[in-house]
Amino acid sequence: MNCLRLTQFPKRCLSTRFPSLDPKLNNTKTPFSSPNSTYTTPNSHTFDTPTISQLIAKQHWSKLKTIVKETNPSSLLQHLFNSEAQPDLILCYFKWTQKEFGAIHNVEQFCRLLHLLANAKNYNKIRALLDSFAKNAHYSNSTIFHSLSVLGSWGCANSIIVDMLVWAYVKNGEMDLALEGFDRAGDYGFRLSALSCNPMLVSLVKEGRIGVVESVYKEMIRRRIGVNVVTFDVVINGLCKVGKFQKAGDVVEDMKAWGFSPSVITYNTIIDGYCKAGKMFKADALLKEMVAKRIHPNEITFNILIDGFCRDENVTAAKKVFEEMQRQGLQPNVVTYNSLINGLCSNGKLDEALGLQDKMSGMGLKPNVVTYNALINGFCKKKMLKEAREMLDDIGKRGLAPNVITFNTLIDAYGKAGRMDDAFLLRSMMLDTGVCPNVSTYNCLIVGFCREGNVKEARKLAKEMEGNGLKADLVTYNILVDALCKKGETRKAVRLLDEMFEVGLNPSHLTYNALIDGYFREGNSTAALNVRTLMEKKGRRANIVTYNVLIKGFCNKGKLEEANRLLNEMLEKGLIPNRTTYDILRDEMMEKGFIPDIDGHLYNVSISS
DNA sequence: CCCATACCCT
Repeated sequence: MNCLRLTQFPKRCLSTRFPSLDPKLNNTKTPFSSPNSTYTTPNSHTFDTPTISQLIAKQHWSKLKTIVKETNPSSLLQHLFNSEAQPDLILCYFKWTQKEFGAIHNVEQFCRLLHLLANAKNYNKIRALLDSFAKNAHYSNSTIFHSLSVLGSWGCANSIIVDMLVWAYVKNGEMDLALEGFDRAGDYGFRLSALSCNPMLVSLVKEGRIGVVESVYKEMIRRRIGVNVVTFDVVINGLCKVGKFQKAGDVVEDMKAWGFSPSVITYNTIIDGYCKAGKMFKADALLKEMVAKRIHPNEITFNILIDGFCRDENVTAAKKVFEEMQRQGLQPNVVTYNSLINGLCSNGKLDEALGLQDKMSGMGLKPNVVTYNALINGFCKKKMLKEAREMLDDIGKRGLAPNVITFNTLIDAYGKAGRMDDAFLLRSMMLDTGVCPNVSTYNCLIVGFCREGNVKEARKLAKEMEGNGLKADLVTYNILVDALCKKGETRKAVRLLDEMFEVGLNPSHLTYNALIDGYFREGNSTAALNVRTLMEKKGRRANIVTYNVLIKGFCNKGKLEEANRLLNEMLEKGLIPNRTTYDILRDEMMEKGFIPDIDGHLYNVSISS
């Protein structure tokens, strides 16, 4: 394996600054030495270099075409290399042959061109070339890295090229290629920069691949890649998004150790994480901490808190935060109003939300499509489908465009009302409007069919969706698994579970809970318990719903001792029984004289909704 | 360059 390490990175380059990946900021000068010319023209054809250069420079493509026809595009390219033509001209010719002949040159030639451009400090051209390359990566990373290392180990050209290559992959959504490039850069000793690594981390967070984020981050530190505040903030964000607050705290310590202080952005990131995790108490504590440290909360901080309190169904607190931010001299923006409007709508206070919409207009803030979507959702929740539908037309009248969420909201509402025909009419409308259905659109329709008990049609839709290039997601599977289990076809649901593992989806509580419930309904408590074992094996701890399903299952089977044992188990694990737990136990146990067995627990636990 | 809002599964 060590044979891959052909290039030892020169020490003097360790401090070399990387040219910016932003084409507008290309100002860093880096010294390069010339790569050795080791190529020879592969055939004996002779070229008149000055003439050819002229033809390229003047873009006389038709004449050039006749010359190329006598040989082949790659030979002429090789000749240009050997005659040390201008890098720009070679690039020009290279692109032309790609366009004209669809010519794919050797990976060595490609890399040699990159090297020439790097020596000429023509970073914009390298970026552009790699960007178009990333759209259709016809060379593997392994051949590129190999060719680059063979070409020359002087200067930092390879590091810069590879940095830009990784950046190009990220920009084009080719995350696996980017990650492979990241790994190989380590193997070859090419030094990447935060300019490619930070965007890579951002994309990984967006894709929810937080485990990968963690390992890339650790590796960046290990390789001494020039990390900056953004690096830390992005990693903290990723960890908070999946509730790994302990680890996020560790990264905060890392950033301090590297001489960076947590900023308002860092605090906002963590506060938002706590808000989304339903831990408003923690969010509040952090707010106090940042104020104590004289880090001033900004409008984003307040927006985060408003949204958090609304999710916590505490609109009163949200409104207080809204007042407070104005007292602090911060102007609520569209997001502020939208968050509050959405909070009011989701908590059944539609009238107040509509009033706030007027108020924001009065403040000179234009409602945007998010505002309307929140209001449409509010109407839908109140079963006011007519008004919701009318608001869709309003969006257009306001010069705004409804988006996929607008349609999804309405489609789901029609589905919930049992009006699948109208739901499909809206789908046609969205297609006509040029709004592309996404997985959620299909999920709304699929769950609509499932409500009617029409799992066949639901599965047909799922197939159609895959035919349209959309992959079923966790929600899709959960809908289908649940529907099949409720239909008494748990075996089929289990097949879907297997499929989830095959496609790399991590089943959620909902998935397992539905299956456990399904097996109990079929009277197969052994299989139900096996599912529970499986879920724990896969790292999913039983939650309250899991226990409720298990307890209900055993109650229905008359195995009350077993149900009682599970109740105790859930209490031991610190899970607080909810209303459903209580209902199950009251119905099934109390009347059968089992009160003494559970009395001590049942009446001492707080019953949460 | 990094942090905030709207839809689908109980």
